Order: sequence, then structure tokens, then C-alpha cells
Amino acid sequence: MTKKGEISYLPNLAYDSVVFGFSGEKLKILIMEYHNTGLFALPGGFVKYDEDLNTAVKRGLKERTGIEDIYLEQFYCFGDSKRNATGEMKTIMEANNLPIEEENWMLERFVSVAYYALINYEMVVPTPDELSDSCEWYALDELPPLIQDHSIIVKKALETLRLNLERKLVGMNLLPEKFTMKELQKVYEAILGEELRRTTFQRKILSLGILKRHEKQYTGASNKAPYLYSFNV
Amino acid sequence: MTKKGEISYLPNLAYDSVVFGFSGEKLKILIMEYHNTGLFALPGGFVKYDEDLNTAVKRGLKERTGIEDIYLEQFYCFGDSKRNATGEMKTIMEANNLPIEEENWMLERFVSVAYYALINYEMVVPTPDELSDSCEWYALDELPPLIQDHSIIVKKALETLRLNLERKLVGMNLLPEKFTMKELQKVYEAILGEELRRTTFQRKILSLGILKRHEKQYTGASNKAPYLYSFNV
DNA sequence: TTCTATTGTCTCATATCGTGACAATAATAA
DNA sequence: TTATTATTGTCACGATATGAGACAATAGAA
Repeated sequence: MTKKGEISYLPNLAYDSVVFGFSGEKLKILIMEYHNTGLFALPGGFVKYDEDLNTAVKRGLKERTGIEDIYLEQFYCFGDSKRNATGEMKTIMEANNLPIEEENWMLERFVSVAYYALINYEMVVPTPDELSDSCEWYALDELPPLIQDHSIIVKKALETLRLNLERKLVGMNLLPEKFTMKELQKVYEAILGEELRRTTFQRKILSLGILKRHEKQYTGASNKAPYLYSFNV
Repeated sequence: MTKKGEISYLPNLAYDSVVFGFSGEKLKILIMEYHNTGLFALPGGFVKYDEDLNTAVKRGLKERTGIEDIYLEQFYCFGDSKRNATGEMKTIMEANNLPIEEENWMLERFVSVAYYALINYEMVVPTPDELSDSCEWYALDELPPLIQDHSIIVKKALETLRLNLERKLVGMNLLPEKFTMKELQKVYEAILGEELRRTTFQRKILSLGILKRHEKQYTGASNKAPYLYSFNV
């Protein structure tokens, strides 16, 4: 049992989260920047001794995003013995004037359980923690270099999201309640990283029978107005 | 850092493994039975302080099966805080005359990373560990009741295996080097839990172009002899 | 030689997917 | 009012994949 401040956490165990949001054009994720270091990392945290792992992740994500009920998928546990022995954490502690004893718990080995989250981009208020001065959206193709094995974690998160795209209701969690067919298609294209054919996509999605059609959306553009849809679940 | 005997392990972290083998008819998994308790569990173990998680699982599985290079897939990390607070471990320790202090490490909370393995049924020599008097194959539909959340782990392992069936070369790891089309079909049927159409299955598998055809297999049966195949990878 | 069970392959109807065409629209311009 | 333009909803056609049955080619036994 490891003491950190007043609370006891499970030792040597952490979680990291890849929080996906969709800006309307690009898929983005939340990245933290640590004070005075130029070091970037995924939002993560620790598990209290009497806390479920899933609960811990939800708790941490609520602090970073302000959202209570977040769609979460655990996708891998990273357990290489040297994965966080890369020196960056020492730099971060120095920059934050934290004491660096040889046995400081933050410098120990950590096994990390990785989750990805899907959230409605507009509903998020990115909030840094004590060690960081920012928590911001970055497009997947414009990520800064990340500490430790976090780039690998992001890569695996995206791979898993792609594999799950057909089996889970991904669009529902990245879009607002009502959306147009084009918006849904943009989400699929951003995740798959390839363009899709409009007619094929529309036919396929509609044939699933999971969409409910609503009123039209008049945007002021001089062309036919698209229908709005919502998920029927 | 937790001392167990002479060696130091990561505290509060374990792994459990669902080892699949194919008997020719049914899908089976390895189950351990603890001394004098009638309690059954998945093979599992702990991670040394300086050991990669994947290495630890390979090491443990080599001890249970005798096989060096095992096909492994990590599929979930089980982290509920009460998952191993079910009292069974205390019974096992009493039956083995181990001291039960209040703070015994075996009774603490454990987060467990679960793996499934695919192995050639015939090559395994199931070997119990110190706490168990057997390590044996059980058909999936004839499993004994398992301790803690191990039944849930098995269920999730099978679900994952089914999902991975099309994307990974599952058959290669459950069958001997050479096999008939019928044997391969039986593997697929055992995993999916449903019967498949012979002609459709054969056409589909052959169209993948991953099989190499060898000589015929004459078994003495009074009918056309099937070809033997091997994976082309 | 005949018979039986199994295997390899083919055919045909059906379903699904890639591709393009086209009419219906919402606002603007004439 | 009437063209114009960009976008959307839907259909049509061929190509490809899948479900389901048919049938000839065996290997051994009767």
C-alpha cells in the first residue's frame, strides 16, 4: 500500500487514457503538458486501494473533462518493466520542485492499463491537473512527441477503435444528439483514415436500422437540406 | 515490493491464463485443482519486479504446459476491488497449512491481467504447481465451478477468441503441422459453437490463399481420402 | 464388380457492394 | 418568376460474395 499525500493507492499500477473527440473535421485527443518542461503525456492516474479500476478511470476522466458518464473501453495493459524508466518523470518532478529521493514512488515501475474514451467534443472543458499547465485537444496527425510509451498507446488505441467501429456504436458517442448523414460519414472517415463513398455509406448505415430520421436541417446554404438523424438505442 | 520466499514480485498484480486446446472434437481449457479443497481455478501467477508482464506469463505457461513458444493474446485486465475477496484463497491456504496472518499478501486485493493461449493439445504435459494436485483439460461445456471471477474470465476469453477468429491465424496454433480440411472446420465450429456448411467453409478458406496442399491422408476408411494442408506462413 | 461414406468442385439463386446516374431541393442570381 | 448551383436522397446496373444443393471422384468393404 503506497501513501501519496493522504490517500493510499495501489502501488506500481496506473492507467492512461486516450480521449477521442471529433471537431467536425478531424479526430483529436486530449494531451497534457507538464509545467516548464515541454513534455507531453496522456491523461492518466492511479487507483485507490479500495476502488474498482474502471471507477478510478471514470473519476480521473471526470476531472479532466467535466463529463460524468463517459463511454470507455479498456484496450490493453502495458507491462514492460522498463516502459516508464525513460527519465522524463524525473525532469517533471524537478520542474515542479518535488523531492527526488531514490525510492520516490513516482519513479518506480508502473504497469499501466490503457483505456480509450469517446466524447462529444463540444461538451468538454479540458482541465489540467496539479503537475500540468495545459490539457488540450490535438489532432491525431499533429501530436507533439509524447513521453514514455505513450505514442505506442495512442497507436494501439486507434487500431482498437478501428476494429471496434463496426461492432460498437461509435458515432453515438462522438456526435451530438442529432446529426446529418454527412457528419456521421466524416466521423467514420476520420477514424478509418480513408474516404468513403457517399452512396454506399448511406445505404449501409440506413440498412442497419439503428437511425431515426428527424426534421431537415436548414443551414442557409443554397442546396438541398439534409435530414437530421439520431441513434435509435 | 513484495517478498514471496526469496523473490520480489510486483504487489497486488497477477495474471490469469485461459489455455485453449483442441481435442479433435471439443475445445478444452486447462484448469487447476487445489489440494484438499475441491476448488478449481485458472492457471495464473505473479510478475517479478524486473520482469516484463508478457515474459512473466510465458514463464508461467511454460511451467504448466512444458511448451516454450506459446501463442498468447492479452484480452482484458480485471480490476474490481472485491474480485478476489471471495474467501476461497483463505480455504486454499488453510488446506495447505500456510500461515494466515491478517496481512498475508495472498489475501490482498489483486488486479489480474488475463491472457488466452492457443496450443497444440497433444504437445502439452499438464503440470500442477505447489498448491495444486492437478492441472487438467476440461471441455468448455463441462467446466467445474471456478473460484473468484474466473468463470467470467473464461467467458470473455471465448468471446475475444471468436472475434479474433477471422483476423488471426487461430487454426495454426490449435492443430498439428498438417491437418485435413475437416479438422480445420471442426476447430472453427468448436470456437464458434455452431455448425458450418462444408462447401462454403472450404471455398472461403481456400480463397484466402493461406493453405498449402500436401499429400492425401489414407486412414483406412472406405471413402475418398482427404488432402492434408498446412499454413503457408 | 457393386456399394457406401466422404471429399473436391461446380452451379444457381440470393444478397451485398462498388459505381455511376438522376431527380429533388434550398438558397442565390437574373 | 425563372434559371443557376451545390448538395442530398434514391435508384439502377454490374461485379463480387454467400447460401444451398447437386454431382462426380474416390478408398475401402461387401
